[in-house]
Amino acid sequence: MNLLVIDGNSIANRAYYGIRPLSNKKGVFTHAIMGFFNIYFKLVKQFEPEYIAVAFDLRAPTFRTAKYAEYKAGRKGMPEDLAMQMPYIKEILKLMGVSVLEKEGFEADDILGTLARVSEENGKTCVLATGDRDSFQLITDKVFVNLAKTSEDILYTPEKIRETYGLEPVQMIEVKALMGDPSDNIPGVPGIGEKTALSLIQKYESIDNLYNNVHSAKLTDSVRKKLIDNKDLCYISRELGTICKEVPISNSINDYLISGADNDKLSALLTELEVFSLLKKLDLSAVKNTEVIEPTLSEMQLIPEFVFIFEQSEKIFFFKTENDITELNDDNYNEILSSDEEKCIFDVKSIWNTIYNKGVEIKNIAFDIVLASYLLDVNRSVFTIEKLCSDNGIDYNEESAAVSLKQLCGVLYSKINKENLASVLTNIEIPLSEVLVSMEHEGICLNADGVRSFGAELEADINRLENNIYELAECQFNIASPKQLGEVLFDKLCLPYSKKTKTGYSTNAEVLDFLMDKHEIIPLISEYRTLTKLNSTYVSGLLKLVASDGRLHTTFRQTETRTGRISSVEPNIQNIPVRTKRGRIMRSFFTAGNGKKLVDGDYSQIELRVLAHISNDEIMKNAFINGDDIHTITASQVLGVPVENITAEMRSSAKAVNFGIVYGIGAFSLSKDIGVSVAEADIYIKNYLKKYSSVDKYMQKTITEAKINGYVTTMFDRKRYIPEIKAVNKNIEALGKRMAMNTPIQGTAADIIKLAMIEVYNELKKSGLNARLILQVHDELIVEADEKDTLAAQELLKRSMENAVKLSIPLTADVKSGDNWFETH
DNA sequence: GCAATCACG
DNA sequence: ACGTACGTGATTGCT
Repeated sequence: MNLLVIDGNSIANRAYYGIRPLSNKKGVFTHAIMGFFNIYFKLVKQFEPEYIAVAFDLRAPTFRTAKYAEYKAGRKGMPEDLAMQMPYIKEILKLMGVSVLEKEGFEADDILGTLARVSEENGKTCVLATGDRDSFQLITDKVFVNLAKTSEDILYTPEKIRETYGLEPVQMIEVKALMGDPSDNIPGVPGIGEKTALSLIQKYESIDNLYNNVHSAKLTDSVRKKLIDNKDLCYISRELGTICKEVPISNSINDYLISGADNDKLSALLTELEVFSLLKKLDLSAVKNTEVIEPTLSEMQLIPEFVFIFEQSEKIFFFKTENDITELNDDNYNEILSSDEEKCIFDVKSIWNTIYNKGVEIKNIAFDIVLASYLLDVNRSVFTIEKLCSDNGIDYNEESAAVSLKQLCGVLYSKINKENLASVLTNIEIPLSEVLVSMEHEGICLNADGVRSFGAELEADINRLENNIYELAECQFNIASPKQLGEVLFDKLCLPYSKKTKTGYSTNAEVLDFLMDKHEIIPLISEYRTLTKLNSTYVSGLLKLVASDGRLHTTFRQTETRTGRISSVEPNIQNIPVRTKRGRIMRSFFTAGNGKKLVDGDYSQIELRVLAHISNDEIMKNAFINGDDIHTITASQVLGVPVENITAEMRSSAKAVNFGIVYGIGAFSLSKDIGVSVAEADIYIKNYLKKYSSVDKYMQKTITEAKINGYVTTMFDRKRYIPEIKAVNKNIEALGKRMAMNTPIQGTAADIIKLAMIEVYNELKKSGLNARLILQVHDELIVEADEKDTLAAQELLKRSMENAVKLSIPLTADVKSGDNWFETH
């Protein structure tokens, strides 16, 4: 047999009821998982298929519900302990490299129908494995149904159907139209059951023919009346009972080859579930020591012999034993901090800061309580010792703070190791802390005079705009107040309002854009917003923060974001304008110091490259390997137009789709973004996921993993818990899914640039060049270098960024130098 | 202190 | 039927 398609829900259901309940030590039920795979392997052995797909129902409503609201109404959900096992079944299949198919709006049966058609079109034979009879209508000379029964299975062929029902398989649709299906709440013709339905179709072939002859046919009066009275119900029932064969899934049979099994993860999962018979069937061995032990205080003895260092009111203290605490001074800083002893620090970044000017190095930083707490839960926002102790079950009081610190370290140390976070802590966050502090101290030069005169120009324009706006509005009001502005636009000028916020009319850029041609006041307001934003946030905001050395010294926050990025405050140098012409001028005031140049390296498409790498999508990878323009290639793939015929507009839409995919796209938002209908946007997305089918697979796999584990990870094992994904509220669950899809991508990119920063910092130090890393803007690094060292710094930066990690595709950085940040773009 | 808005990747 | 892309920070108005 060529293709085996399994109705996942139906088979899991059979398995669940066929085996007595089993569970692992943790109480996770496993009997449906076990039973499902017993059936799976039996089917594989029996039919020896080349291609395999497993289809599942989603809980979401289907196109049938839209036609007939009562469809499946009143049906009970699957039992809780079965529902719990479904994600594991899907995950195991995916890890085995088997295609798992589920499609919103469709049922598993529709996927079966679609694949049956695909198989037939390819001249292949196909077995549909299911536990119910609905798919009999799909049977042909090349499509068979293997019906799972409690004792033994029966293979239904066209002959078998004729023999059993005296009908052609496709006529089963007609039978169902008459008799209905109580389990799906398909009404049929009330009062007509299986017997009558079968005999009627045997005689009249179809309900069309039956109704054409309903008055002349030889029927009992009661049956005739039932038929005539319920003709509509009968036809609706036929529609509901007809399996759709056009589900938007891949029509290319080769996508259903088994490929890319992840045996390591598979062993780990199956070991955790304790389904050892399955491990054996897959010829895998159990992974040792997955038993989870909650760390206890008694484990503290197991941590290495740390020296503890913490800070209080800008004074640094250290201790080995809790009753021997010393305050560091200029005489012993060096001796203590650069000793070879392993150190556990409370907030290493702040310690680096405090000692920055003392020319002291901190050696052998083995652990940081704050960074560890962040990595253990990136959703945490408070990192005080009090809160950390109380969250980790440790008593805290000020007199014995050192005891608590040591206990805290013990508990966190075991957790970090257990949760596989030691590497990201040791190799990324701890070394990065030093780099960030150095960058903060270096700062960047701001041309304050330039900014001031730019501000004066802005103010003049703002004044003019204000007056024009008052004139057109025929009243004076605070344009910066959305409330007053809303009243003027929508109550006074009676412009059509499209959106409302909780507090009143919405007046944001999108709304203004929509109103742009409807009143001449709108473009003025729009420009007013742009200019006041520039003036208050950037001109006045930045001038307030220039230090006595004429430079801006931002603070980088290392424990702020959920994805692993760093953030920047006071000032935020990661959101300096660049997208508009006038805004971009701000960047010309960020300058290199006297006799120096700025060297700016920018990763090209880092997030899409990360996606290509982690999804292992050959088509996307090839685009990067060939050095193609990814947006053009995407346009060509999605629209089915040769590369040479791609217009700027097509490329720009494809770019939006690429971005959208990284964020876990929805058709609605994409349509808004690129100005096409929702239906059209939906087609773009569907085509995209069809062409980049491994991306689709990867996204689905990430979501199931997030559902099972409760978290997602990056390439370097950074972890983010996503409780939202288990929410009952559909919108919150959808948000959880998007976060699950986006975080590994954004987070891996963050890991990569952090590694690059560490590399650039160390290489610059070694090189002896007069050049320093000063800024990071997520995918961009800026070095300030002596003019004579510019070229060397440029080469060093490019090399370090491009070789920070090795991916299955090249990582490229564009490097430019100039006198200011405007010139480097 | 929150809501609305808008700047960035 | 309903809401609608990920991650940030700063400013302003207003309760």
